[in-house]
Amino acid sequence: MSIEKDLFKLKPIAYTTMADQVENHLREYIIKRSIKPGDPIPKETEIAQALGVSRNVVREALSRLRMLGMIESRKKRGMILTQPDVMKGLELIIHPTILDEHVRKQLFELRLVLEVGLGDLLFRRKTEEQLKRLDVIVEREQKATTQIERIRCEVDFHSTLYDMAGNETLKRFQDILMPVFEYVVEYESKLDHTSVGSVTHGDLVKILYDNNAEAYPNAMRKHLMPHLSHL
Amino acid sequence: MSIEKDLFKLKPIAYTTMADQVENHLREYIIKRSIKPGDPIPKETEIAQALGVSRNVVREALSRLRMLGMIESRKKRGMILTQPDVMKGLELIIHPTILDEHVRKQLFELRLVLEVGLGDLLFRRKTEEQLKRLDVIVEREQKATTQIERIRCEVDFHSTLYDMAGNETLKRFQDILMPVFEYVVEYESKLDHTSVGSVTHGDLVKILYDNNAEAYPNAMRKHLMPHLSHL
DNA sequence: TAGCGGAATATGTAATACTTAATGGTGGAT
DNA sequence: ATCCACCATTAAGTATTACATATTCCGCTA
Repeated sequence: MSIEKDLFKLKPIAYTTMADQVENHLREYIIKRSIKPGDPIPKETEIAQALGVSRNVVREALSRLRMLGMIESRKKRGMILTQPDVMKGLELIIHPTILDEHVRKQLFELRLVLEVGLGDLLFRRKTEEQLKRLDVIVEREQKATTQIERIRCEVDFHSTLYDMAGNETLKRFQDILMPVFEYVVEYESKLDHTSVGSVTHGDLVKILYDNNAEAYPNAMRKHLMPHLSHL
Repeated sequence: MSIEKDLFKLKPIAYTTMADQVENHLREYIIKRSIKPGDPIPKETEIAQALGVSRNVVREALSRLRMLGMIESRKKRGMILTQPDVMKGLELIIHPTILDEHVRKQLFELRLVLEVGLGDLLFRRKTEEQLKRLDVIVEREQKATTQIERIRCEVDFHSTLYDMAGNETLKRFQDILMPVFEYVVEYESKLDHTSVGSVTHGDLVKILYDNNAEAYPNAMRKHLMPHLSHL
């Protein structure tokens, strides 16, 4: 008796609603028919009738896909499949205050990993104009008098690096995660925010100018060492 | 007249529905009241009445949040906030066949960046048991006779690295993106899949055994060079 | 022929009723 | 007095209907 109760205790969590099932059906439908962005999908009423559920349920499922940018709908034209923004889902969930400490730290680690590995994209895609932008930021940083200004330069510098990598998806990833990072940095900055690692932003820029792809990863590692040593 | 038409031509795209607005209201509500996982949120009918919309609309909004794992609902207990899986949103969107070539390549670049930068997490968290797992894979790879077996070893090796990094979010990220990678690899493998870079898996394992954190990034860069040179 | 206007269509919103499941309390039996 | 069974209540899930809104198409008129 108590064994049975144990067995079924966690069952209700996996309970799926009609809307869940319709959502899955629609995903399958899209994939199996290899429907492409721009192609129309069936009308709400048609779907409802085909699956034997109320239009209401169908609308819940469609509403979800619409939120993710997978479909768009116009009043009479019906609905069409759209090329979704792959990072849209992340954007919808990530908000610093609802993420617990543990996850925030993991995302921050992710950032460190990205920046160390960013080199090869940078060396292949950097432009003169972007290098000069970095120069300006470094100069601004040296003249900075307030802590706030220095932090702003820090953010600008690393954001510019992501720009230079020439990968829109990566850039978007970074933009979404940024607020979380600031949250973590604030927490860490009590210790050693001014004393960034022994490698300065200026050193990094020089390496970029010199096309020294070998030197980049370890230079960035040293630059981020204050953070890395906290792992 | 035609100027006016021009001005409003793109307006309808940004058109927001009631469900969109309710969704945003709920997000705000959660954030402003700093509601934590486990805390209850108002009943559907209460929300509908408070915002002056039909319960139908409210349900669409709630359905979205539920899909993202932000809330859970039971028949009578009402709904509670839950700690969402940050990568859930990604998982829902990412399917190789609906992503266009351009985005797939960007995601593959992201993978290369991650693996090069992974070193510091590995050196801080690797265990003896995991290193031995790598040994086994390398050995299996050397004995492999078929191309399929070699590819399987390749995947296992790199997956194990993500395991060793000890970052659940990063691991999940990798697991979600894997199918996309396979898609890209298939496309690239016509050229030089067998001839992975001059640095072998065995070399990488040795570096891990030696605790040589300085050598790791550039070793991985060389290992991935066949892919990197395609950028 | 141009443009005006109405019919048709498909999504968006509202309202109502019913189903289902979980909770809580009441009352009866031992 | 305790325990169990049953019913009432509550809130989410589903269904149905009706209407609003916007867009397309077509035909009519000037």
